[in-house]
Amino acid sequence: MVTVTETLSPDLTDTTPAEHRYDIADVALQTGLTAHTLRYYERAGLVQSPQRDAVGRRRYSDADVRWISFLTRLRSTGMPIRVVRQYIELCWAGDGNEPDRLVILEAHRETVRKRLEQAQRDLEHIDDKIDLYRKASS
Amino acid sequence: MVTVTETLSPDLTDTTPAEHRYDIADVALQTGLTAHTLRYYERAGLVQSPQRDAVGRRRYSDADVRWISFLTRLRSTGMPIRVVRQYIELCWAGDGNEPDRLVILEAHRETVRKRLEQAQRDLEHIDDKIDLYRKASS
DNA sequence: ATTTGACTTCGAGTGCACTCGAAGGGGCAG
DNA sequence: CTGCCCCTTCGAGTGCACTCGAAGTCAAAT
Repeated sequence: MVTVTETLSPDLTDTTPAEHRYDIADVALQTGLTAHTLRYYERAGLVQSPQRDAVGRRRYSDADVRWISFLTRLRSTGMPIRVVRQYIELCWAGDGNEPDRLVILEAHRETVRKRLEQAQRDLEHIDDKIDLYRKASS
Repeated sequence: MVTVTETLSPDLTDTTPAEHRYDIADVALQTGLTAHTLRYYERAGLVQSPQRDAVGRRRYSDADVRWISFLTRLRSTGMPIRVVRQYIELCWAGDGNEPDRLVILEAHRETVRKRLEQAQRDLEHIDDKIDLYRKASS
């Protein structure tokens, strides 16, 4: 269930937008992961533990969701969980290590770029084979 | 060790090239697989059992090697072993089922094409993040 | 009051694709 | 004859990333 946290501030001039919070089912829906996987990622140190509500349920912030979305892009481009963990640990460590984070992201970019190029070449060979079959049957 | 089988034919006008045969180490080298993996593929029904020499060692033909090369392209583009097996079983079944083979290859091509497109999009997001870090540090 | 359903933790199980080790044999260099 | 290396088969182990089930809690709906 999506909720909007009530502001307890008596300051009626407060124009900061109310903070959205999402429960695990929302986040699962938004990210295409399962609740099981989200908990697994948290255990594995890939996702910051979100805030909990009064009864202990996870309440994900927008920032949490944005990170999870980015994380799924890293994962779906093949970054191993262990490397994602290194990266997020740098993020948690605070400012000053941005060059280190950059090294990880750029190394990953190169890996992915090379993999894509190889996959294109492989695909061409598969296309050639398909053409052979097509020609043979015509 | 690469070998060239001696022709036993007395026909001196035979101009067909001598048939190359490769042992498992050659094929491993050529394909980037290990001997262990080649045997595993054979057990798993992904590779036709090659001929054996007098002491029972595998002697791969050029055609064997070509298939293994194609197979590695299918594998490295993510075709599951079970699907490769379906495909090669159609090949073994002889002529007449080419349309079925084509269905498998074309379905795979589409899968790969979609995956590549998604990966491109994911990569763009990673690039964006890299740009953010670069701008922040300049 | 009871049922329903979503949530929790913990830990075990699954699926895929290798990957490796053990145990033993063949043949050749020194 | 003795290493030595590569070969063989069989079967177990590994690594990764989930994936699921059990057992229990809690709160809202009926």
